[in-house]
Amino acid sequence: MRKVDRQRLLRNLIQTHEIERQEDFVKLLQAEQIEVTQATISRDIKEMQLVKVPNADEGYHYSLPLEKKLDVKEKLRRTLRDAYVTHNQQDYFVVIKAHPGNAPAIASLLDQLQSEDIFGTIGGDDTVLIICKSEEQAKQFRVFIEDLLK
Amino acid sequence: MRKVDRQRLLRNLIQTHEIERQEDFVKLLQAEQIEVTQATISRDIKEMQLVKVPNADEGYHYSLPLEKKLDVKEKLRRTLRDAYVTHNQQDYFVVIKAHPGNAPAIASLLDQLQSEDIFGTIGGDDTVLIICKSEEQAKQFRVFIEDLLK
DNA sequence: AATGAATATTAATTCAAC
DNA sequence: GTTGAATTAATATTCATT
Repeated sequence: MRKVDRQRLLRNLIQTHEIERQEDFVKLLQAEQIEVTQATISRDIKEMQLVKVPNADEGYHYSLPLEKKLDVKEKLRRTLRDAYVTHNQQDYFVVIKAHPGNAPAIASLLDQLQSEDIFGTIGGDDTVLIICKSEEQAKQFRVFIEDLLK
Repeated sequence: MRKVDRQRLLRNLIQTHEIERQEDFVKLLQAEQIEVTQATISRDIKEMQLVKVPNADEGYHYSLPLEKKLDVKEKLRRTLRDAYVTHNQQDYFVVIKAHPGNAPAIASLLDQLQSEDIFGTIGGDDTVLIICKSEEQAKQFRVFIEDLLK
């Protein structure tokens, strides 16, 4: 497997798994029959400018580079600007209504943001349900969305 | 010195110095007559959610947490929206003209962004001169500003 | 150029002390 | 709760190989 392909895979893994250590990457790749060592992962991480971010509560996780995240936020803003209808928060939940067909894109962008506030998202065709980690974090996330719309 | 004060100091140091290792923090604090060990810095970094970012070229540097950077970009957007007059790029340089008195705030926000494109900024009263690391990066930065204004 | 094995370096944690 | 000293764990790099 070529380096570019492996790195693309890393980019996916980071979205779908909580990666705490470089060895986690090694093991996940092993599960896909790809044999690499920690040394290679370290080089990939440097090249891709991935960062190990301390979690708010405990532990660490690897994350996309800053620049990429800024881009994601920018995309989210534009998508919302074009497709936003309404939003609402209740308890742990925030619901965003959008024009038909736009919810999946919004859900995907929210996932890519890897927000500390978000536990998970579920998207329909014109609605995204965002499940937050706490009511407090749901509030914070709602404010985040409102700021984005300003 | 209390922990909160030390952490505030760390936040400053990160802006004004290229911090490559936790030991760099230790040494910089030593220079201020503050004696701490690497263990304490490691705990601070975790608590403040600082991250070690691989540089585009070589080495690493510690950086503000993602969330904070997103906030900075947001502030920059609003400041520009309110105070922006014109901008221009030539060679390595980008010049942003703003309403009188607003340039220092813009320069400060740009510094906080710790953009890989920016070598340094000089601010007057209504003008910020951004010195980029290359003409290519100056272009990129110009696009970044234009996107922000959209 | 890309990689692994071994190693050096850096960072996180444990454990004791305060 | 906070910290340092010592230790362990994790990560980066060196050196050799392909």
